[in-house]
Amino acid sequence: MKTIIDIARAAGVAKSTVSRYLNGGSVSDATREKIERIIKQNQYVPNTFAQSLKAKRTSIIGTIVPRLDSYAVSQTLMGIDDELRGRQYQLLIANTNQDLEREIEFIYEMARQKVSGLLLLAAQVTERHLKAVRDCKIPVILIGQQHADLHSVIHDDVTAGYLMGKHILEKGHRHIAYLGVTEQDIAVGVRRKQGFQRALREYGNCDARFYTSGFRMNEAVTAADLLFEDRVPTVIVCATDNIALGVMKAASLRHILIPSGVSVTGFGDYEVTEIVHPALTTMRFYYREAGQLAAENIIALVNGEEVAKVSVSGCEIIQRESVDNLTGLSIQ
Amino acid sequence: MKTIIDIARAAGVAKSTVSRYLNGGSVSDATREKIERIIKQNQYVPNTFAQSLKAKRTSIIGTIVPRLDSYAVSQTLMGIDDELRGRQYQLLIANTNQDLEREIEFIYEMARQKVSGLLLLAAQVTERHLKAVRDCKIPVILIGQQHADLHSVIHDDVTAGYLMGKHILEKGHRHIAYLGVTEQDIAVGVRRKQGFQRALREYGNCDARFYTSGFRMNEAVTAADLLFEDRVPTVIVCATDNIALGVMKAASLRHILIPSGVSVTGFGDYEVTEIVHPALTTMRFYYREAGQLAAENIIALVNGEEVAKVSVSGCEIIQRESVDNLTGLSIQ
DNA sequence: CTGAAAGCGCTTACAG
DNA sequence: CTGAAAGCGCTTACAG
Repeated sequence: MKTIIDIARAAGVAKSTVSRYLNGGSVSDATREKIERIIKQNQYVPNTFAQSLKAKRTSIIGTIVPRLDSYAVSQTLMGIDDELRGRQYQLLIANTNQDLEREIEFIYEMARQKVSGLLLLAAQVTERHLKAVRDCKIPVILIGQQHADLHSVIHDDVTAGYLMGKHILEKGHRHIAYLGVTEQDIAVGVRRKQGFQRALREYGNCDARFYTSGFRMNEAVTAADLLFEDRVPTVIVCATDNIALGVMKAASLRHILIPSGVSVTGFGDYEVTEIVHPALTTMRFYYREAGQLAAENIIALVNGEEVAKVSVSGCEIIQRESVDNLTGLSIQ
Repeated sequence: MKTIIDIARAAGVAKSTVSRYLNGGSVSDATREKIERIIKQNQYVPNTFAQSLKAKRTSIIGTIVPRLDSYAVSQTLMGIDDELRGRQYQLLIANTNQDLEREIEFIYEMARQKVSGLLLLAAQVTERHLKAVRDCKIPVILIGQQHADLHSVIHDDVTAGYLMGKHILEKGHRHIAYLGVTEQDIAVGVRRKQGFQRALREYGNCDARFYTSGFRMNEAVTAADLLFEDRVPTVIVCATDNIALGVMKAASLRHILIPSGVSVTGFGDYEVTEIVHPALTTMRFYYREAGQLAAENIIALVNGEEVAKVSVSGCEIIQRESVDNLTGLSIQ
């Protein structure tokens, strides 16, 4: 392994000059060319540890995720990776496995590793999160959730909920079930529902009941069973695709046809939703793009640039086959 | 931030003594206790960069994956993470996005970062992979694939194929389609099929045709269409769950019922396979456990211990509803 | 068991 | 624009 000394020697300059070249300082054209050539010849790559030891910073962006086995997470991660790679930053992923304790730990751990910035995919932001972020003095961007004290990139959950509500109402549904998640999750549990309720209010005169499920498919199957015991509505609007898939399973177990027996919708546009039968009407979010945007923003923050407190990523309804048209009008 | 000097001073010893304590060298009980206390008091954490700069190694295990949005990958990653965390190692994930070029780059890149060991989830191992591994002189474990020159943790694909073949044959199927993948992928494309063919040979007298698909669901839909054009068999054995889901979609598009019109099986036991209707008969692999095992083995290798050249992780058939019983015998 | 010293490969003021 | 020197926070022989 060559060191900066080898390069300096071969180029006939001091190592500080090589260092200056490496870091974009002012170097005469002649020396620049010489150093450039020698570096290429020797395939010299600076030692990251030595760099970080002196400079006390790295070109690593840390990303803390709650789980790896989620479509939204993996898409977001890929978006982040795309953008970071193009900008010569490295991505360090830490998985908390839904453990809030580890989330906090990782913030400190990443700070210790001198990551330049932190991307946080957290379901909730507690006071301890905020303290950790303050303690570490690292730029942070929250993805998918929002908090007054932090920068964030969020999905437009309110609009998403609203559009979905409007959609099923326009299809003539009035006996409605909304199968949501805990309100601890502001984005999915609160905002998505808020938008949905706004649509209900606009239309008025709806019979809507609200239920709660866990995020996992099998939890949704159970939740759907309870819901069906209560009554079978004409439509079940599910807060996520996973939940919608669970509902579809529960329905098929009871021999309730979709959409003729009950319509079902999801949020997320996971890959399978197109494959299941009937194909699921759902809301597409731009996870990958949101990831890219977050990466862009964190780099800007790292460089001391101004960044909007909250960036909103859009959504788009994907109409497929799981919603029945109850208006009596044939569709086109 | 406290440094080793601060600790040494506070403890009234030399920093080399503190370092020795930190690295498990011999220290008298008295000094040990004193140092321990001071470290705790000051919440001292050694600077990783300084450590790595001198020691020229880290406690990082690099893992190179082809993609993030795959059940098998994310499960494996979680297994690796589990094990590594328990052993005080850190996991660094690099995603190649199916780009072979980046796979090679990352091997060098990780070496540059002085990871102690490398876990490789590659679909194929080329000469350039081997060269990179040799160049870097890092212990490597291949996951999911096998190669004479490398240590590996693999799934028992031959047995899996065999058991699946046996299963459908015992259910009375004789008009068989096998929808596989490219033979470039030794594990899935070759071994899984080999096992399957062995089962066919044992039974003899089967009409089996072999087709090929890509790994993605929509590619499988297309492949299934071609297959159906050819003829509709009594069963389609798909090399992966994703492919099976694509086949199910294609069948439902043609109004072919499953399993009465055609039976379908997969491999992998992805979470959705239990949720789709009908629930898919598939082969469960122990991705998470394989990940743990690989992590265990790489640590052993790093520590210079002996490790079996190849460790085999098991499989188990999961019988659900997608295979029709053609024997005329009622089940149980 | 313990300490003084050298050195890992860089970067960063400071002179010139 | 360029170089000499100090120093980042550790570890590692080497003496004692």
